[in-house]
Amino acid sequence: MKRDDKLVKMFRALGHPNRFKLFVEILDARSHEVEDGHSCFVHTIMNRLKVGAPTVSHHLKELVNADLISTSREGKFLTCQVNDRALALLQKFFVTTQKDTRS
Amino acid sequence: MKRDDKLVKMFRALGHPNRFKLFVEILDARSHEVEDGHSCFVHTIMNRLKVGAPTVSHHLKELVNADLISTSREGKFLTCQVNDRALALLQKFFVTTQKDTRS
DNA sequence: CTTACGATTCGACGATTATCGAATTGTCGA
DNA sequence: TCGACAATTCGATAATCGTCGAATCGTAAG
Repeated sequence: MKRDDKLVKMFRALGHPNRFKLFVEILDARSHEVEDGHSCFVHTIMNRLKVGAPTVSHHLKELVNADLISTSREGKFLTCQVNDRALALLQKFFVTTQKDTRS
Repeated sequence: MKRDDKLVKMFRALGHPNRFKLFVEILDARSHEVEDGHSCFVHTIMNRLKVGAPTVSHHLKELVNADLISTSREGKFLTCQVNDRALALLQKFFVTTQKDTRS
């Protein structure tokens, strides 16, 4: 797939309030990598975002499909990790996009 | 408006192939700031993107609404400029989002 | 094996969106 | 003032999307 298409897909995925929050949660989870019991998802987030489990599942799938995150089953639960390569792509887009500052 | 809402709006706006292309065109136009006759829009882009004028107009409005660009009339034509502040916000989001690289 | 529970799939429904053609507005030049 | 042309608005239509409840699947614990 072409780079631009990837970017568009990512933007589309992030362009919805709930998915964006979802993504930020997963991002943040990376910091406190404490694994304190269960930073494990869907159900946890379901309450936080006030949407049903099917909806969370659906949104997660979109994020995965946009290649922004990946998931892995851990027993009954599901854990999510941000995809660093995707993040790098986004960063690069906005950095190389920067205005020519020699004026 | 809250920062996250702004971001979501921007992402939403960029999350559509035609709008994304539109945005990139406007970005690129900034480089060859030649003003060679008319890098002036809607009609020019209409042909390039294979969508009608109303559609281009609509998409431009969305980009403006997301605060990604601004427009100004120049005679019969319309010119567009990227909003550097918006760009900065996006850049910042992805940069501060960067993984803690001391591992 | 059965129960409990987290996650996913399915089907449906309302809301939003992308696009278009037609009509309208705005601006310049004849 | 009129004609040409760029852009916008309006109304309609088809497509996509977000959400839910119900049913199902997967896994762990009893």
